[in-house]
Amino acid sequence: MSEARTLPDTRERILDAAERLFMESGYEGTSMRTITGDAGVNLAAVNYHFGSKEALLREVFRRRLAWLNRERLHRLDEMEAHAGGEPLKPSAILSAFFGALLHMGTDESLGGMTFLRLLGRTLTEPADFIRTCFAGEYAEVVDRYKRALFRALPDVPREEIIWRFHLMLGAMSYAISGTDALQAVTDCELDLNNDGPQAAEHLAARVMPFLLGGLRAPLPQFVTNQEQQRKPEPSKAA
Amino acid sequence: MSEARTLPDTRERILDAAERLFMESGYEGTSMRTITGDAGVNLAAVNYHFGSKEALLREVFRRRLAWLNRERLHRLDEMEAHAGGEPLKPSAILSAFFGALLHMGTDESLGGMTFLRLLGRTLTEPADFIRTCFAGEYAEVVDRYKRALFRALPDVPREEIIWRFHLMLGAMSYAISGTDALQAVTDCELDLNNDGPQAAEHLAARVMPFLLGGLRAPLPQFVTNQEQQRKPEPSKAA
DNA sequence: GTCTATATTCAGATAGAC
DNA sequence: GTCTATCTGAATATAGAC
Repeated sequence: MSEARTLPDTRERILDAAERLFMESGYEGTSMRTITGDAGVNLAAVNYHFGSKEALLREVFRRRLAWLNRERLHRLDEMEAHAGGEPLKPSAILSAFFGALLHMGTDESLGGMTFLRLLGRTLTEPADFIRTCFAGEYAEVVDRYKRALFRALPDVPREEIIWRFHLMLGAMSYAISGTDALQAVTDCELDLNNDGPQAAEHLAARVMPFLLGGLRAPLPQFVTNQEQQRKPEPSKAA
Repeated sequence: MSEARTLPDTRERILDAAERLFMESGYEGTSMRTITGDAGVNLAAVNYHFGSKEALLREVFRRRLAWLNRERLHRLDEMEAHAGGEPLKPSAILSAFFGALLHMGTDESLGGMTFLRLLGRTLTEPADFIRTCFAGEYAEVVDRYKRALFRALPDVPREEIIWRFHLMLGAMSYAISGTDALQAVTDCELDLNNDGPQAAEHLAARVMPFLLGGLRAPLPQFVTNQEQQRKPEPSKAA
């Protein structure tokens, strides 16, 4: 108790400030002066603790993704242990993969909505090193979930499953990025921009059914047929 | 014929170079020196022709979005004229909205895949002015398509339709952005990164069924019930 | 570990000759 | 319209005192 209050140390204050500022303004749009000013530390501290701005960005992600991917593997292990060799349900696979992600939004110690939004913006980040420097962190997780989906959907071509995995990632990325591209013309207020722990739960209720619907959609070559089976109305013009 | 070859004028060469470079490196990551160097024009030409870097970005988008949104309105007008007051089919609405977008990828004079990728990266762009400065250009189109979807899906709450509109935009944005987030762990090569006119057609075949499946997915509160109706197997653990 | 001061490079923008 | 030359500010990074 030699110190009355225990401030987070310099290193973590820098990481917290960088996480928030990278989310708000992007990597190129955030200067190290802004980061250190916001964190209340000296400008030179970034290079002392991390070596460079690029290394700082890597650490911002690494400290969150380590937990996320461990959690994802853990959830998949649990499910497969209980399934006793049977294929998992697609909905359960998605719940584990995206549920672990959305859980981060409810827990400030895991980054909360701030990190979730930052992550949502990285998928389409122009700078290559930002998208690719975590390939190693993701490799095992994606491979395991990919194979779980292959087993869950044995009649769907594997290439199609990969595509839909991509598309689910894209939809989820946009959802957690918190931007509202239709804001100007949307009457009803969406809770996209809400903060707080319940934001992630709202997101799950909205997004998960959409993803599952997309994953299970009829295959390209059968779209027209099944379309007409569901609505057997006489063919209209074009 | 006083000039043997007719090079594009300075203004358009700047726009073409900026379009490509903004796509590759982002707005903050692209300097005006790089743009003018790439276009083979003088550095001062950007400020002479456009006034500022920000105004240049606006013009890069404006010249493409003008066509896109006119085309989208035209397609909707045609469909509604042929429907004779009846609601349109959801699949037709999506085909018009996203088909107009994907058509740009097949036509170099409309920007081709370069503009499509640039556009795919703007939805989650950190800089506010990039996402918001076209709200006016989009307003009418989004309002018209939104109302068409409301009529096409009268039993779905309007807020849910807006949400799924967002999610479709997110999935499509990622698809046209051309990034392959799963590249490191994907065995099969996707044609995400292919250029050329046929890339957009591949995209349509892959993405449209997914979007339609998501749009028509069971509503959140009914997910569990319909889930069990489709697969009436005895309840497993959890 | 933290600070001041500074080196070095590069950014967007502009004045003024042609 | 196009060019050279330059202004002004800000960026990352580091050297060296404390």
